[in-house]
Amino acid sequence: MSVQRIAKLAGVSVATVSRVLNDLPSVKAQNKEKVLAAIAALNYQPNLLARQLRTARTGMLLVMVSNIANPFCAAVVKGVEKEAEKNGYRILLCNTESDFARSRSCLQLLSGKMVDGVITMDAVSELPELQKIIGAFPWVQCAEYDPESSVFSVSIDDTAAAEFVIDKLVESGKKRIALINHDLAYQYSQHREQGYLNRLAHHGLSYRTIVYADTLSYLSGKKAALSLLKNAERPDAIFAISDVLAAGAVNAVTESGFSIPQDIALIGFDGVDISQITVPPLTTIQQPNEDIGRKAVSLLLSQIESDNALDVVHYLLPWQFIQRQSS
Amino acid sequence: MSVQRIAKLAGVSVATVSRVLNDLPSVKAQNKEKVLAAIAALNYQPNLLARQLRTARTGMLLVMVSNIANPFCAAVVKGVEKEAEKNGYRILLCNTESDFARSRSCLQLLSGKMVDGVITMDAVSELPELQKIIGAFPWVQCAEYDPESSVFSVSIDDTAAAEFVIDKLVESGKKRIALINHDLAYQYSQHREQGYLNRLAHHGLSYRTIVYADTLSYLSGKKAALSLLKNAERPDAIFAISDVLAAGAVNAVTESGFSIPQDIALIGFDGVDISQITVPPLTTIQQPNEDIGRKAVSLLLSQIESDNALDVVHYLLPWQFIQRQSS
DNA sequence: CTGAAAGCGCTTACAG
DNA sequence: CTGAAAGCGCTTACAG
Repeated sequence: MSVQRIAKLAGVSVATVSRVLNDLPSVKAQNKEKVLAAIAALNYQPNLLARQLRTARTGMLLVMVSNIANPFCAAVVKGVEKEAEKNGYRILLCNTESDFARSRSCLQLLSGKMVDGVITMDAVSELPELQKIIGAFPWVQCAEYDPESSVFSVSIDDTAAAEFVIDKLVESGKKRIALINHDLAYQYSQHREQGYLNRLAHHGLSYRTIVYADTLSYLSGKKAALSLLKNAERPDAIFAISDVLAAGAVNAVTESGFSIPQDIALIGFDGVDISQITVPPLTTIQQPNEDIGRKAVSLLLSQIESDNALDVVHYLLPWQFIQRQSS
Repeated sequence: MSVQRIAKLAGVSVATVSRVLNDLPSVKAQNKEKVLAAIAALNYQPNLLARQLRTARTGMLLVMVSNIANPFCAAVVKGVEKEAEKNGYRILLCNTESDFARSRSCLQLLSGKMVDGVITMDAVSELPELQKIIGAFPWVQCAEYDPESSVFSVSIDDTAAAEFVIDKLVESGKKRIALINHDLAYQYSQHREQGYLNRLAHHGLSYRTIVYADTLSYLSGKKAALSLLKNAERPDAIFAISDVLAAGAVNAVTESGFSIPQDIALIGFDGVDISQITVPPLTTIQQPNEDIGRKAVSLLLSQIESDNALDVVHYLLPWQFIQRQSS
């Protein structure tokens, strides 16, 4: 099935068929009808490989996600999709599971010209490796930001948000504040930890206990919290750098017989749905999830549609503290 | 950048370059080296569009997910990815949000020859429409099954699982069992509701209250449960057809001052992580999430790699009842 | 073991 | 308004 067959059936040239396919105005109504009839009769579908090879334009954006099961990632992707759709682009999602071999394989879609650009959410520490593969292709990094990096990025000021959380906890009288963090390969993990440390120092608090969750999952959050509860000196507050970890921690704290927030206050990060239905609901930092995705797409499209290289920009979007009953 | 340039630089023909690229054995070692050197020197990356156009084979599978934020879907996708990777296929994820226009757009990748086959998780009621677009392309439907359908499928026996849940609830002395269901456009919703109704009738229970959640989200689950609690005759047990809905219900029941399971027992479905960290943890039906995904891929590959049309098969995988403290 | 040539299915100047 | 022809970047018989 090809334009050839349509052309033959409609009694016109392939050029005319192509014009109809692309809705160019210069086709006589009569011919257009004949072509349309032939297309319908044969249920013809254009071969995208051929079209995109010819036009060197795909209208597709690659989004590499380290874990689609992470609700924060899912929320960002939602924003990405909306903005892409608005601009006539399609989104291809690749789940990398933070696996470099997989990322490399995904990125062949970029170097192989099957997509016009890529949005990543990887750890900053991976960026140099990715850079080698991505080269000069249009690229925006989401929710992870390094001021020194030459990669466009959209994120929030994680340090400031974490500092705000600690201040709130201290304000409410808490003195032994523990941190459940994740992988320090991520810049955001470093920044949130930095915010935590900054304000402990500022308030002259000596208690300073950090535990690192293996993965960004409920169960890892639970496990991390349990290990915290076993400490000789128990915390009276826990700041978890993601709502998912915090939700796991709620389980650990409650099932261990402590009450939230009286015995142990709990604050999460991200502002995803789960934070609203833990018992009690979680105080958290609301990230502008969808806006991060939207902004990433618009940055990416500006790169794609510009002929010359643009100056790197790093967007920091506003965040919001949401007070609920867990603190 | 193309094989032409590599050929010129290496001093061989494009045919030889292509042979090196595809690792064919018939290339003299010396020439191979020259080509490899040229590839490295120019950082050449083959154009996948051209290659796939020529070979009519992409090594890519499309997976259409109605909602990537749904942990059950994410778990199935994980299985899909593993099996695909094992067989040298790449996965492209499309998030349809159950939107038909989006699905149609995604499926252009199939008809446009950019992927070799598709795995869907859509409502059975959508299948006839999808069928029109997908036609005879390799296709497997996941976690949603209609014995009459001519589409290959992998799922579980939802009716039997739901019946088992109701029996367990009755066994524990519950008499007013409510159901939180989702969209009846899904076959699994119908089957689970059928199982619920079957066993109420069997046990001669007249209480029969069903509420439909707007979406498969925590908040919808909470909302649905709250409406149940407002009923003149309150339920003493709630069966939610997904753990996500059940987790939302846990919040509603607890915050309304009832204890679980004494006042109201709660059972979910799916067996995703969240079921382990609600307070109390959820009794649920464990689906063979990853296996569903794996099996779907192997069915799909058998279609792709077979020359003639295969007879339709509908796989039903085993499920498991997991007793926890919510019932 | 290698190269010249054809062709995958499109789009796009170009000439009319 | 239309068609013949070139070409996007590959791979693959075919002949040597």
